[in-house]
Amino acid sequence: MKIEEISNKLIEKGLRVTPQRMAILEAIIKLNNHPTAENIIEYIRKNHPHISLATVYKVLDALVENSLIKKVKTEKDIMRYDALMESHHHIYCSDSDRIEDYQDNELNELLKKYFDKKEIPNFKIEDLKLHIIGRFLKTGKK
Amino acid sequence: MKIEEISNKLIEKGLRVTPQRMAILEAIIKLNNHPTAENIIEYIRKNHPHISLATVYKVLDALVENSLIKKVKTEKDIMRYDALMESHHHIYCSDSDRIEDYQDNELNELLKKYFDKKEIPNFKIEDLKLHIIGRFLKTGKK
DNA sequence: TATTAAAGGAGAATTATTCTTATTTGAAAA
DNA sequence: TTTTCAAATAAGAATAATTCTCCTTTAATA
Repeated sequence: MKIEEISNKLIEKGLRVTPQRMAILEAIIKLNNHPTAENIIEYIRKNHPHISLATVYKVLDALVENSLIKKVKTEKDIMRYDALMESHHHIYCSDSDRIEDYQDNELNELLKKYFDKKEIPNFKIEDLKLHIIGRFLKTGKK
Repeated sequence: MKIEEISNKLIEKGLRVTPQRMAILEAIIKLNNHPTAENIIEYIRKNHPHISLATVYKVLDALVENSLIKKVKTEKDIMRYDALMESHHHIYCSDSDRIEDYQDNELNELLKKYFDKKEIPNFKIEDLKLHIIGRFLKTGKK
């Protein structure tokens, strides 16, 4: 992801391009592990040692408001963020805080077809997100 | 749900039966709307005006530890709790905090069959929970 | 280059939750 | 039934994540 692609995302949404916003959006994309605000700050401080905590939270809110990132649902009272905006699923590790994206068009089709047939009364579905909960098997790598 | 059924749940898990635990577990079951700690306190204070906030949190932790209730994943930094322990799905309203249970064995079968066939490399699935996100249509009720 | 609404910084405030310590109590044992 | 004591509760302080306030700085337009 080139620097210009990131600023274009902001411009497309009518958001001012600032170094802080660039750094935060870039951090979430680069980290690619559904980071917390603290993870993001830690990453950014390498190049922006003076960025304020309040700014990070305000920028995150602005990015969520403008659909450039999404909040990730967790069982912890700490918010995490995801820069992948296409509809996708999440793999949750049940003995760590690891969350992985899971993209699977065959599954999307299966679910879409299922709920086209079997409607939920008085409810309009906007998105279907499967939470796949379990354990990663040890394999030497991550 | 009779009072004795609730105390039996505690006894089965080897937990002491106390009025506070009874009240809290009963509240979550009766409220049946994935309540927050605050919702629970508010409900309980009608009959137990002196229950302590710290007790509520400690009891909730104990109930989660002992698999009598589950934490519910949300995008807010406030925890919610669910007394339905069978594997099931959740309907999330996108313009309110309403969360409904969705039980559907046909869907469970479909998903189970799908992931029996299509494994996720180096991952052992323990539970599959679909988040159905959308809007409830106005119908006069609720 | 000047203008100004929007954005950022710093630290205080808030909110949900956890911790600490003294007191009380459920339930097993006598 | 009474005693015993580990476990549970109450009350309030402490903590952690997040939000707010207010003042300063800056990006983007004129």
